[in-house]
Amino acid sequence: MTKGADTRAAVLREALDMASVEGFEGLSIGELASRTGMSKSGLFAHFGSKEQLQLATLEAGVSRFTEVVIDRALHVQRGTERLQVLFDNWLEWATKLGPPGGCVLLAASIEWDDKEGPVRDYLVKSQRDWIAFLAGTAKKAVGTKEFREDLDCELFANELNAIYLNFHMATRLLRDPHAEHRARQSFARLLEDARC
Amino acid sequence: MTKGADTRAAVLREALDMASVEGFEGLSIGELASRTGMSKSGLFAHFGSKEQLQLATLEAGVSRFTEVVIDRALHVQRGTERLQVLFDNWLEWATKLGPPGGCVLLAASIEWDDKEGPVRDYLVKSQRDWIAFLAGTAKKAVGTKEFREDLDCELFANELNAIYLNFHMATRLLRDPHAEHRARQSFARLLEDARC
DNA sequence: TGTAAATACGAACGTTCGTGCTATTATGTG
DNA sequence: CACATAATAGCACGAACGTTCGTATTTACA
Repeated sequence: MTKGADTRAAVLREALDMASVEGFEGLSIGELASRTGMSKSGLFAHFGSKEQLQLATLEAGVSRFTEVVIDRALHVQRGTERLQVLFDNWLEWATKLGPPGGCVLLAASIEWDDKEGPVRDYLVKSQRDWIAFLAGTAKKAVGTKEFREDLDCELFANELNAIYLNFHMATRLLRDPHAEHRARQSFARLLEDARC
Repeated sequence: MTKGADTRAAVLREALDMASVEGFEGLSIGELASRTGMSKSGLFAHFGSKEQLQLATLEAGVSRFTEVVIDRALHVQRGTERLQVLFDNWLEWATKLGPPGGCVLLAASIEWDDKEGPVRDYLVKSQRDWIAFLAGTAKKAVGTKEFREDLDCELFANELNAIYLNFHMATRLLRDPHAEHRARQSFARLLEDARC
């Protein structure tokens, strides 16, 4: 049966947009049903519980993040060049190519940092994987002698994440017109420090 | 006339703890009433609307942030030394000395980056002030020749904020035992770059 | 101490919340 | 075409939501 999967996907597309603006707790089933033109119970049957809906929505977010940020960077060679493309994609994800309300991964991170459950578990795993992926990419640049031998790749990945988080806050909350420029300056400084 | 202010303060103390865990939208009046041993309507009368309660709670958060992070740093001389104390206090705010659920300013920043209203306005002003205060402190260090003449103090302040945001995520969501150590490494690197 | 104002309470409002059931419609397969 | 099953709708539920209102109680000041 492909019909169920189709509507499920359509619901999740809408759920992702909604969660990015209203948060995952504000992701209400009634509102989501009316936005997708479905009945509350019909929509509900696809997920079985609100928590499962939240989990599926987060999974959809991670999947789209992977498409937008990672997949579009795999065509360039590993190392510095790929890091640059990853960073560019990441910034675009937060402003243009991602859900309208900003980074859902970030929203989920704040909402679940004090709550237990499967959603949190999945989220933690996703974020760890992403940081590890960044660290691994840095490691590749060490291998090609682009980065210095003694670079702490874990630290590098965390500092890259730090730049992103500040960019998200500066551009979305503060609406600072210099946010992107400063993020790129920080990134350049980070690269330079890793090189010499 | 002091009775009302007392209970209001007591309610806000509890509201701050609750908001740090449940978020500002999850800050429900009924639950807050039962936690403080009051009636829903009695508590409600102090604020007039949920939005005003959220605003008052956020103001209480900013006030406590100022006490914990800023006031405890004003006794040391301006410049690098004060920056170090500010940073130490800031990390402690996120883990020990602040509300139990983590930084309420950060939680509010995510919740309101797509919603308009007085709460958002106040939040944006608070965050801008804080970043400006950090930039100003860096400027002082430039004045005392501790930092180099051509330092971009705005960028410095943003990178400091970046380190904090990543630390918050690493320690609270990921529960990374190395989070603090890495945050201090990043901070040291930031200081060194500003010095030479 | 008397009195007006401040403060708190209890009950109820209409809505929305998530979640069950049961029936009906749509779909893919033999 | 018939049949089995998946998919959706309808309806109802108890609970919680923010908010209002009228009333009782407590407080502060003359």
